[in-house]
Amino acid sequence: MPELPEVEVVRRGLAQHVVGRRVVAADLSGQRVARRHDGGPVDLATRVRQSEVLAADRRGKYLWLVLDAPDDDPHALVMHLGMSGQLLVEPADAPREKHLHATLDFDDDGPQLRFVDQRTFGGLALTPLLPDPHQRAHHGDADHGHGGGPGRGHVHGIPEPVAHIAPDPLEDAFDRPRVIRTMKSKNVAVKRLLLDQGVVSGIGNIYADEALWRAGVHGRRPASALTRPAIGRLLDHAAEVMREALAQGGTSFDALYVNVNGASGYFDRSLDAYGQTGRPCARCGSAIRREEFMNRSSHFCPRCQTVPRVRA
DNA sequence: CTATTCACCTGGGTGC
DNA sequence: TGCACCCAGGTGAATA
Repeated sequence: MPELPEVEVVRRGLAQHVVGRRVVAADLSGQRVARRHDGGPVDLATRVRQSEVLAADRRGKYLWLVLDAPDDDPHALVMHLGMSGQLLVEPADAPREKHLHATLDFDDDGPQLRFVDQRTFGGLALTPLLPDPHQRAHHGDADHGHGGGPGRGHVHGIPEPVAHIAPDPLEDAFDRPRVIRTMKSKNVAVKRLLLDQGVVSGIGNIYADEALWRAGVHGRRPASALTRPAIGRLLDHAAEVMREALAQGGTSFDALYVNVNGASGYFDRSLDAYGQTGRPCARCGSAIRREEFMNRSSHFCPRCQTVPRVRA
């Protein structure tokens, strides 16, 4: 369940159903689900036992549980959903999903946490927490409430594998002027930069297309050819469309994208560009077009988003 | 260095 | 019903 709103929906589910509980057992099947974990699945399963879940945190599309191990500093159980990962909170005797790759059991005999992933691009890793390289001096209140929701900061730090990921537009650490400067300096298609998690995180193919449509900018436009205010507006549209999607529980076209209780969001009804090929543009009525871009699809209105003459 | 492409997977939909 | 082919919310390792 990929982009920021969908991942945040999952994070909230974990905050509600998993934070505060103690792990008694982990079960990882196969090598692949823990391929990003240094010690492999056995080491991961061993080391999470007896840990208490202190928080569920997120940056962009990366999600992690802060685990307080008995004789160690807190570590992060990083969970990336890839293209098709799901985290489900279910009774231990619920039928096993076909692509179930990991389970966590807790000492309260409550429901277990399951990681299900059809395409196996996602995975789990237990890693140290580092100081946030993007932490900014925060203004005003000392609210350090954990949970890591938007605007609360990452009080436990950032997992090692997330250190290279830029802040997303819904967190305090997001440095709008800096992102605008970075984008303006690149002679690269602006959609490529929206999708570059090292520039701004959380945006994927759906919300990039939606933000570009709202801004009236074609994704193939070189970022350097846009004015700074235009780049700023584009980023604002990205933040806004993701906030709106979050309020609807995220976007899902099928049962692959669900919250921890298995329910789908319904922002797909509000999409103006993504997946709308051939349908009339909500602003001008022109047929939405689809074109190939970076080995995937881009959807845009040929009238509202004029195509640059020169390829970027 | 930076910029692009490609491999990693399974399954659903479509057209012959 | 079968089968080949295209498509899918992502990432980072391998290339140019």
